[in-house]
Amino acid sequence: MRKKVTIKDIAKELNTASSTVSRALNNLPGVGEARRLHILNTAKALGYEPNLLAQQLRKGHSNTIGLIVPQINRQFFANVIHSIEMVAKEKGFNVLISQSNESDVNERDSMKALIASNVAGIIMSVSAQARDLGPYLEVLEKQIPLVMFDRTLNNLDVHNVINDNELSAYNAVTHLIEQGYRHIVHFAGPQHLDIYSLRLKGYKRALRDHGLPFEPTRVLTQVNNREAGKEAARMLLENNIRFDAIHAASDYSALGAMLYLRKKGIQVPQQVGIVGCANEPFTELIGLSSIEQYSEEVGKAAARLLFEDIELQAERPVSKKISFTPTLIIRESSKKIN
Amino acid sequence: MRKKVTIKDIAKELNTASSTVSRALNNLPGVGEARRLHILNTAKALGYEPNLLAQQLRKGHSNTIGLIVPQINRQFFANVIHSIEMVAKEKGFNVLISQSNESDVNERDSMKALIASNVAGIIMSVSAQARDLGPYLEVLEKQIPLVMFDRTLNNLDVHNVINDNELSAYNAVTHLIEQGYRHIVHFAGPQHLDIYSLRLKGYKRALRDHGLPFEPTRVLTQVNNREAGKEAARMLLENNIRFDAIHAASDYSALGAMLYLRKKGIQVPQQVGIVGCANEPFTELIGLSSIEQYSEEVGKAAARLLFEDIELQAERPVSKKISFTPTLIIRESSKKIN
DNA sequence: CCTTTTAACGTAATCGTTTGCGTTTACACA
DNA sequence: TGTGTAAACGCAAACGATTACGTTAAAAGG
Repeated sequence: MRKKVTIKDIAKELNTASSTVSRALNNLPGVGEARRLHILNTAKALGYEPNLLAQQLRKGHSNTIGLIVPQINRQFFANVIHSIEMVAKEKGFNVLISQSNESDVNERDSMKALIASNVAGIIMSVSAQARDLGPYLEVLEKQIPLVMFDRTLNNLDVHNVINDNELSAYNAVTHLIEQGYRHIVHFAGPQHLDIYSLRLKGYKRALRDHGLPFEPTRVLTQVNNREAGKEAARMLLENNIRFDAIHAASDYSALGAMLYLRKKGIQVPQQVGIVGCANEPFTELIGLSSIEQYSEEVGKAAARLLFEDIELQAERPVSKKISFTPTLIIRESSKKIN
Repeated sequence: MRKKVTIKDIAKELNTASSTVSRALNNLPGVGEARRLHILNTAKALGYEPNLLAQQLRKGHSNTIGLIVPQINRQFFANVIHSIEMVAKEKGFNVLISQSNESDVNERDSMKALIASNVAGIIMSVSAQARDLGPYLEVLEKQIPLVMFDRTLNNLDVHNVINDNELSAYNAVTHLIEQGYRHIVHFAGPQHLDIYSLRLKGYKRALRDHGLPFEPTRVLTQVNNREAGKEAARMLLENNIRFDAIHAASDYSALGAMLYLRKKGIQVPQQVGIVGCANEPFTELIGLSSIEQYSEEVGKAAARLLFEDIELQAERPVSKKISFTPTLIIRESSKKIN
C-alpha cells in the first residue's frame, strides 16, 4: 500500500502545523490568504485525499446512510434505491444497501451492522417476517434517525413514507366491480404490515360502498408470492369457492394465480378478472392490470425526511407521515367490458 | 445522542487500563483469565459495542467492500449481489453497493466514493460506457484489491470471473441452426466489453462450423436494450434484410424485437426464431429462449477472489480468470421443429 | 510611542481503538 | 532467601483528522 498523503505531510512540506492545513482545506478562518492558496496547491500536488474514517471518528458518525429493503430485485425497491442514491449523492453521502430477504433475523443483523458502521441514519422497508419491535426501538434509543417507507409498522412511531394503499385497493376493487365482477377474492399479505392491512381495508370499503357482501372466506391470507398465488388459485378451484375476480395484494401472487387458471382452461378476463399491485415490469408483458406506485417520489421523500433529521440532530421531532396516491393501470386481465 | 460506552468506560469501571480491556475483548494474550471474564461481563452489562470507525482508522481500512454494478434490477446482478453478500457476511464484512447506470461518470464517482470510504476492496461489473482505463488503474495503483465479473475489460489485467460467453453464444447459434434457421442476425453490444465481443465471436464460429456464410450486415451493434431491439427489428424489416432468426446478446433487445415482430404479424418462432441471453425472469413468461448464467457461482467466486487478496495483502498476485459455462434454456421462441 | 484589538498561526487535546514497550507481580527453582 | 522467567498489566504513542486555547505579530487607535 503506497503510503497515503496525510494532512501532516502537507504541513511538514510547508513547515507549518497540521491545524493550519486543516483550516485551509476546510475554508475556515484563521489562515492568511496567501498561505491558504499555497496549502491548497501543495495538497493537490501531493495528491492529498482526506481520510474519511478519521473525519468520521471525530464527527461521531459517518457519511453513510443505511438502506434495508426486503428484496433488491423488485422493481419498486430498485427504483426507490435509485432515487435515494440521488439525494444522498447531492448531500455527499454514501448509501449502504442491505437485503433482509424477508427474514427478521437478517434484518436485525443488517441493522446491527449498520449501527456498528456508524451510519448517520437508516431508511428501511420492513421484512414480512418482522414482528418484534425491539430492534427498531433500539435504533430509536440510540438516537439514530430512522425513516420507514412502503412497508411500515402500524404500532411504531417513526417517519413514514407510504403509498395510499387503502385508496389504491379501493380503486382497484371498484374497477373490478364496474367491470361487472361480483364475487371478488382478496389475496392478502401479512396483516401486521400496514401495506397489507390497508389493502384489505380498501377492499372491504369498496365492497360495502357498492352494496356487495363481505365474505370472510374470500380473503386468503399470506398470499404474496408467485407460489402462494398458484396454491391459492388451486385451493379456490378444488374447494369450489365461487369467485369471478381476484384482487391480489401482490403482482407475484396475481401472476401465480393467472398462470394456473389459464393452465386449467379458465379464461382471464372473461371468466375471472385479476388485478395485481406494484406494476412490476412483467405485468405489462402478460397484460396484468396493476397499481403504479410512485417509487421515485417515495424514495426522494424518505431521503429528505432522513436528512432533515440528520442535519437537525436535535431531539427526535414529531413523526411525519407522507402519503402518495398510486394510479391504477388497467390492462387486459381485468377488462370484461369493451 | 446517548453517550456511547467506550473501552475506557469499562476500564474506569474496573480500575484497569483500556489496553487490558482491549486485549480481553480481542482474546489476545496478556490478560488473566479471571479478569478477562470480569471485563467481558461488565462490557456486556454496560452494553458496550466497539466503534468500528476507530478500529478501522487504526487498521488502515474498513470492514466494507465496494460493489459496483451497472443496474441493480437485472436479475443476474441481483443474484450476484446476494451471493457476494453471503460471503461477505461470513467474513464479517459489509457490502457497499453502487449502481453506475451504465454511465462511466457515475462509475468513476462511485469508485472515488468507495476509495474515500476506505473500502478493503472492490468488486465490479463495468458500465457499458466505460472506455478510459484511468480510474481502474488508479484503484490498482492504490493497491486496493479489485475483481471484475461478467462485464470485464479485455485490456486490463485484474482478476476476472466470467461466464463463457463465447461458448454460450456458440451453443445458442448452433441450436438455431439445428432448428433449421439459416439467416441468423446477431444483436451485439458494445464491443470493448469482453462479454459482447465474445458473443459475437461465438456467433461467427458457430456459423463457420456449420458451413454458413458470415454476413457483416447481419450484425447490428449497440443493440442491448428493449428500445434498441425494437428499433433493430424495425430497421431489418424496413430495409428488407433477409433473416429468419435473431441471436440477441441481451434478453431485453430480444424482447423488444419479439414484441415488435409480433405486432407486425410476423410469427415467432415459425417465421423468425429468437434466442436472448441472461434468462431474465420475464423470459419464462413470454417463452423466450435464453441462456442461464450461474449468477450465484459467479458472485461467490468473485467474493472469494477478493477476500484472498484482502487477506493476503501482499503485492498484487498474478490475475486469475475463472470461467463458468452457462446453459441454454430452450423455450418456444426458438422451437421451429417439434 | 504606547496600548489595544484582531488576525494568523502553533500547541496540544480529542475521537475510540490498538499495540509496542516498560514495569510489576507471582511463581518456580536453586 | 535470592534469582530468574514468564505472565499480567499499565503507560503512552500511534491512526488522521478537528478544534479549543494560547501565543505571536501586525494593524489600529489614542
